[in-house]
Amino acid sequence: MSLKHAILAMLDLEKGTGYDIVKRFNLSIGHFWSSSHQQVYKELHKLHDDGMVEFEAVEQAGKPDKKVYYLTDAGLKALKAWVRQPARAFKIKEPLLVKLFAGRHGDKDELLEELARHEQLHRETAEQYSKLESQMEHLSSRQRKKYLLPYMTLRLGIHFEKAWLTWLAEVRKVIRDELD
Amino acid sequence: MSLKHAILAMLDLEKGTGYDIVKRFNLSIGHFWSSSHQQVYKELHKLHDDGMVEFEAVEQAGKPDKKVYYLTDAGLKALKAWVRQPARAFKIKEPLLVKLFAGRHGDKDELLEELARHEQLHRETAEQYSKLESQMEHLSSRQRKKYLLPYMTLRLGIHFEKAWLTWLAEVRKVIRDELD
DNA sequence: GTTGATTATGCAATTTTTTGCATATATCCT
DNA sequence: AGGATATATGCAAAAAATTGCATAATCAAC
Repeated sequence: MSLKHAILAMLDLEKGTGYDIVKRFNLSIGHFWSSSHQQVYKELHKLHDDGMVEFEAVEQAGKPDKKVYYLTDAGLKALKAWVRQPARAFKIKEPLLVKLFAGRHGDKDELLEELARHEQLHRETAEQYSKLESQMEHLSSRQRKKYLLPYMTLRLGIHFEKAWLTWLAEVRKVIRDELD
Repeated sequence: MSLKHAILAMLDLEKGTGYDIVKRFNLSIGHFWSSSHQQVYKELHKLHDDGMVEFEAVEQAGKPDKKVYYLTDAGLKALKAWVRQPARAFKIKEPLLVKLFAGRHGDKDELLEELARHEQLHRETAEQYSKLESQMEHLSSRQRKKYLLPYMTLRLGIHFEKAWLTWLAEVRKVIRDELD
């Protein structure tokens, strides 16, 4: 029950279109909050119906028209109220881990291959995070203040990716050495 | 689309009731795959309809009757087929991180309190994991082999909890020092 | 003696998410 | 010329998940 709040939080930092929000999700919050563009658009309609967001339509030459959304007072109020509530438990769905539970039925090499694939993905993510982190350094002090807490979520991402990479090395070694 | 497979994987390791599965989820896979008892029961019915699992009804004095589920050949086959498919992207919903995105609207002390609460939870989880890990040492070598990969998922959990605790200390310090 | 936790299963309504489809233009690559 | 990628938005059907409710017996604690 809070894709809603994720969207409000994004618009609170910077107004934008549904398309923008999806892109920003993928670059930041998306690593802790997954969503699809269909969902985002649907939720934006709902938020608009509820008076939480407003938009101005912007005609564009060449590209499709867009709707630049921004928070209304009611939206900001709702966001503030939500921030004061204790956060609910997180939810996670990680198929790779489920697979390991049944991994003894798989082929050892196939398993190693898949782990290598994931290692690659996590390496790329870690790199992306590093780049984002260095971008933070170039912000004005005012901007840095605004993005201080969002930046901290990036820090968690960095810690997590390190954990993934450490673990992937560990599990690959175990599989090579101990699994027949 | 794979609570289904998570359940098959659990039953593959050890037969059990819906109630058992939920409990085992909470102790192991649950940290990478969240679910509720209602969902598990529903999915078990569906798996039964599809011939993936079978059960024997066990009458119990005092307690309600239970259904001990186990994999059928078709179920094991389906599990094996699924293991060979590449794992899909993980999904995560972590409200605390969304909250940080909007955190500048909250009260600093309230935020610190919430972070302290989460720190406590992660401390407890880390402790639980340590206990589970030391239990692994007492298994027979046969059992150890069977549980080798599930054990590795526990290892990831341990790495993650360490990452959480490191990060929580970091973010609390930043909030205390840099946020007004 | 009653309150709460544990064991054990489930239905129904609602909300959320996924999956598949659909449209339209511009640009870059081969 | 054809294909992929990016911009930009959305509907509809189906699947999955959540939330609330319901039952029922035992055991331990207070």
